[in-house]
Amino acid sequence: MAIDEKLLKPYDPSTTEQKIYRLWEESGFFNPDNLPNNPREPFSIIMPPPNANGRLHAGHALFVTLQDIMTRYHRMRGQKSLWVPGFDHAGFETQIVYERKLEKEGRSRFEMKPEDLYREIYDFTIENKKYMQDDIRRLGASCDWSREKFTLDPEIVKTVQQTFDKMFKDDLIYRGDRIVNWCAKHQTSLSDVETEFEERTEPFYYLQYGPFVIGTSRPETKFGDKYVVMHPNDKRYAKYKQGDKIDLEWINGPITATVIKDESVDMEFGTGVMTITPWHSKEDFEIAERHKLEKEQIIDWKGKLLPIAGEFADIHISKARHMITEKLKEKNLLLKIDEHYKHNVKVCFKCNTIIEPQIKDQWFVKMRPLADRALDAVNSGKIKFYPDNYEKIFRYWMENTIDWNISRQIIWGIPIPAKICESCKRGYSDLDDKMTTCECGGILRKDTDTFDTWFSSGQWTLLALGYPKSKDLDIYHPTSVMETGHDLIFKWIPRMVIFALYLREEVAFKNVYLHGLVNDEKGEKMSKSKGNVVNPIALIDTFGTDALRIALVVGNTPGTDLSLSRDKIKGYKNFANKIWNITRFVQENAQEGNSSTSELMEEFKKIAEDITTDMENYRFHLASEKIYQYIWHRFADEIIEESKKNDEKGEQTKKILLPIWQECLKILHPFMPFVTEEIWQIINPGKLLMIESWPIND
RNA sequence: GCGCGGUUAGCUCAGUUGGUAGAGCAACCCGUUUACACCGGGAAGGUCGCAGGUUCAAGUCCUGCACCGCGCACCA
Repeated sequence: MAIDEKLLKPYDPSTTEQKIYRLWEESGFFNPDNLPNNPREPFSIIMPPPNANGRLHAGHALFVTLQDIMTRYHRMRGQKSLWVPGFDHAGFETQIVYERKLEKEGRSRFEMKPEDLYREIYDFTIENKKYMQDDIRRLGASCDWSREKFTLDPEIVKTVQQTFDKMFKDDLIYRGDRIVNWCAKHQTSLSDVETEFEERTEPFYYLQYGPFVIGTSRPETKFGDKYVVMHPNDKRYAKYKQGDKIDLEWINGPITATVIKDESVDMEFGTGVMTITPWHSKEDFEIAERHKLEKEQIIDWKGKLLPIAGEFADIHISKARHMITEKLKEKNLLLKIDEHYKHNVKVCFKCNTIIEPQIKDQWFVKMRPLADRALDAVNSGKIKFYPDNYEKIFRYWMENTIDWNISRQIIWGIPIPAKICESCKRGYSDLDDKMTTCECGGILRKDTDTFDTWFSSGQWTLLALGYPKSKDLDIYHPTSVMETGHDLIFKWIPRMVIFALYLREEVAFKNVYLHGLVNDEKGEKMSKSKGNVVNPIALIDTFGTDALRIALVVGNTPGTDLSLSRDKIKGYKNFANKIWNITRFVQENAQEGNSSTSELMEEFKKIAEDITTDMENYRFHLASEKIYQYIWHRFADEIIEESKKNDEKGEQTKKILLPIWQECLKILHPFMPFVTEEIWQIINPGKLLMIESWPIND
């Protein structure tokens, strides 16, 4: 066979990859409509939409690689394979990224017109989206760009608002004064998944409260405390009865306290007595609800004390604590301080500001009935998890989920199509923006809040396929698999299950594959402050996409974090070159004709079957390693060496080289698509490896 | 506190139903007679965290413990 000139030089990814990608894209086969019809069931995967607010990071490279492996494998298996790409406006996250940019420029969103801010963030997002599309292409993603979606596409916005309307009418959404997580820096409420706990060691104060001693770590919230709560079975306080009034001297003068008995009080903790601040504590709020107690705001939305604090009014809580404890000391109300009280403090997951629980009038989703259906779906085996221990984690969370606050006080997001009554505060869904008057006669004003991002991305499998009406939905939903990071097991996965069940009576996906985080070579989490963040595009420039892709996959067990080292990628760059040279040898030495040494092909078939089983079971980390081992250490080291011999066996082996090599390229293709396709173009001009049949196809 | 992972060769990690311990990288020796030095050949390296148990047989199953990581929930 004549040798192709290209093969005489070492493999150069940079000159081939873009050319090959164009070849694929122009073939039209990323769009399954252009694939030959096939009786097999379709395969579908929806890309978790990257937040369009920055550049691709190593985690993106991992998910693109895994999803592309799945898509290419199933396409070669003859399935109508659809991978829908998309991008997320990522409400709060993006707004924060943009606010940091503003901050650097000495600007602030609070000094801008909302519509100007929106326009700027919009432009910023669209620009990022373009870069990310290019980067995803460079990673070799065989996704169908003709179906690309963005969570702010007009039809998506409309659909999301319709979902709100439907849920409102179905009594699954209510408006209410409830405790929310308030970030005073960002001036918005947050859901529980947008907050984190931080361990702090702070002083713990014992205060004289009439005849009682109460303990607190937050004396600055205590101004309005007029209920003193104890356990009904606590013998120490048996002489006090529910509703007893006690006059006592408090921070700013005499008050009257009311005794409340509630079983939620821990008799072992502190003195067994506490006062409550229902406006600024979830637990206290619940006690107040049970006993129908008054609630009063102590801290304003900026974190400053309100007039109820008397002389401390208008002082920020961060400064007030010391001043207040001084005053308590003077009044002999401060009995003791434990300096080393360890507890966890809820903070904003983006800025680490302490979350101030506040009562706020917001929209909430009733989770219980929805979560029950999701649980049923998982319990009846309609959704499988890889690795399977995440099923347990999922179940735990769904069993314990609480109502979901979907209102955000930020501009960057999908507007909530609602009206609020100025007098009675009742809320209505109003899709067409027509309502003007409340049942109570009050004036309705437009809700200025936007949806929590997860409210739209929770509907992602449906939205990406054109819900509510599209043929795609009938063909590709439920999707075959959702592949995403394990950190999204609570934030995202349950919401998609819930929305698909609610809107379409279907699970959103049949399988969930969760990958781990990509850490640096020492196994440490990548972070900008540590300076160990790797840019996947830079790695591609150095080693080639194929090398990066297979390095991300080999040995990367589902659900487990991965340490990515340059040495590993370099090793696979060598592998790409090895493949190149194997091809050269095969071209130079392969002989045509039927080989009598069919046992080599039989041996290969067995390995191919084994690898196929791995692919079917999401064991890409094993499949990739097996084909690597076979190609390098069996085919190259042994079979090729055998074929060099000048005897009958050598002659027979020469005849089997090309058939086996072609099959190897097919199996390797999903993992290393560029180099394999480039070689295919050389040995089978005019044909596309991307749509060749997988060696095992039963 | 509850839960979930992990602990295997110097490093990073595989090891699917229990059947004589694997890879990559690094280190060591030899090799440049044409596919490839981005290479080949060879050798070396592990009481599979600890302690029990089940079994003919345990890295793999069971129990307990230790350490590391992560998640969830919290006490005012």
